[in-house]
Amino acid sequence: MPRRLPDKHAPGGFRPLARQRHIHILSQLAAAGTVQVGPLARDLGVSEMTIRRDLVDLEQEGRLTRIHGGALDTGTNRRTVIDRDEPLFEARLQRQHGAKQRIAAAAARLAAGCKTIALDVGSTTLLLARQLHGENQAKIFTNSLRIAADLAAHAAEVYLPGGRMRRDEMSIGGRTAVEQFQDLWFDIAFVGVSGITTGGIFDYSFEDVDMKRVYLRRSSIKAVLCDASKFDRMSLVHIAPLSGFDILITESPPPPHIAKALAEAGVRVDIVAGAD
Amino acid sequence: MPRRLPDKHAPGGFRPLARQRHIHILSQLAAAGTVQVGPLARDLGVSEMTIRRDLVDLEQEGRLTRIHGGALDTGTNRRTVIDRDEPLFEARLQRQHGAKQRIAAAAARLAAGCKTIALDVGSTTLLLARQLHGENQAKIFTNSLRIAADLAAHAAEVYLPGGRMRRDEMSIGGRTAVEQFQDLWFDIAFVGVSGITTGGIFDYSFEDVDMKRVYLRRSSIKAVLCDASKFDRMSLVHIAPLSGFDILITESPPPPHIAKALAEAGVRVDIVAGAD
DNA sequence: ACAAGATTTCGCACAAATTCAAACACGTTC
DNA sequence: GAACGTGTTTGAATTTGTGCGAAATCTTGT
Repeated sequence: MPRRLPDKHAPGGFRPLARQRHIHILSQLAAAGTVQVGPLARDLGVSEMTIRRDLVDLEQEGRLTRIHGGALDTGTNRRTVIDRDEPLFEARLQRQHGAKQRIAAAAARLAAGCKTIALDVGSTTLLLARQLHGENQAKIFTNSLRIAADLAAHAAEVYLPGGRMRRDEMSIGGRTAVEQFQDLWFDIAFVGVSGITTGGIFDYSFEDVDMKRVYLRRSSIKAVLCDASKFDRMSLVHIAPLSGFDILITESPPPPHIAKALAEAGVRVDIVAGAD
Repeated sequence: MPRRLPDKHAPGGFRPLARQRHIHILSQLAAAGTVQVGPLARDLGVSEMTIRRDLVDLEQEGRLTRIHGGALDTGTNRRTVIDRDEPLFEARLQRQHGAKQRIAAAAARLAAGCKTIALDVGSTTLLLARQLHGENQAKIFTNSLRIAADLAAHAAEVYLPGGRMRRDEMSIGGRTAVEQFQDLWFDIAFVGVSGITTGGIFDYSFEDVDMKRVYLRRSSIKAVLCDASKFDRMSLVHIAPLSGFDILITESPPPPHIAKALAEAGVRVDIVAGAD
């Protein structure tokens, strides 16, 4: 039989040991996210069957996920397969990212020193949560699993209500959840909206509105986070009139008629200057 | 065979003995991370058998890890590419991964068709959750945020209790949480443990035990997931006696005295055959 | 959109090659 | 001569490669 292997008994060139192959595979995986059986076999100078056996081993160790033709990084797997809706959410996180980041930063300054903080579901509030990593003596209440998971690694005390989880937003809603939070009292609450008009604030999510109302009803400072794209936009559900909250944090001045209505309702408007 | 050693067997001096070879092996190891028997034998001018004996010695001293064909630096073994945000949890997920995976698969078969499923906190139960992605008409109850997040993208209805989140495990515990689940009734509950003896099952986490007890009290089928490393290990908190659950799913037969106690307690033992 | 065929990939089974470890032989040192 | 380290032989264990049928994926045609 003809030898297809590159000269393996060359003095300097060692043929790959099982463990060396494993390391090579994992590093390729870390670099590219995926590997294929064919190229790996060529790179390492062994047969495809051997590569397959390596992949089986590594999968059993949980280091990768095998697929037809190769394997995926477990991390990549998590991004692509498990979080099917993540692109959606990530996209929303990217949209107006600069503005949201500045709004979140301003909100974090407002929350400094507060002992009990309520955080609504949403991309802006998630950014806010990340700014709160330092506030390790505050109790933070949220119905967003994303926010809770993000805060978990840090010093804050996090509390969640119980109930059914919404798939797309990874939030907890429903009667039970509302009941659990409506007896509490927060120093400050941050609520996201999907629209604001002279008539009040709106959201497109039916399920989350009840919780937003609780946040606004049960806190000393009621802050609404809202980038400029939300002005004059109505949405599915009316959350509250403009008099239902105290502070609006946004990144550019609202149109005159809304500014006037806000002033009449006694709402303080914080505008964070935009650099870009 | 011609002697390739530089003749150091001069009468007064010491010979190139084990000690020198060991040093050479270790320095090679430090440089490359791995060594192979053949090249070492050639470099040092000794037989492969001698190298093997050296490697055995060095392994006994804990300086390296022997593998087929050579040896690995003890550090290289571990120092691969994974380190994500949760070293602790990820590490636990890796440990005994094959066994846990098989246990999870068996558990998933057991849960097939159940309408209400309770999942405890833990790495094995997380793997089980991933196997339940198909069960989209089941309601799944869990106090683990990790499990909830993992199931979010898929078809299941997921319910969480409310309460304070534990940072390390990302689980929800406390009186409130327990109260919310203790009025429910589950078709089947899966509980993880950190130890099992003739006296019952144990866990090291003070906070999660109450919830485990609720799961076991409030379900028709009470299943305990347990890899073989847990046998005869006691832990901080006693969860329940052996009579407190119905099925033990494990990957290798328990030692005789535990098997006897399990039989007397009426516990069915499911052993999932190990392939590796 | 669905089904049939073509192509690739998979994984089992067995053979070949490599590696391991035990047992014994040899040489050196004390 | 006993103790020790090393080399060699030999049979077992491990690993790897190849052939081939089965399964999965892709392509094509209607």
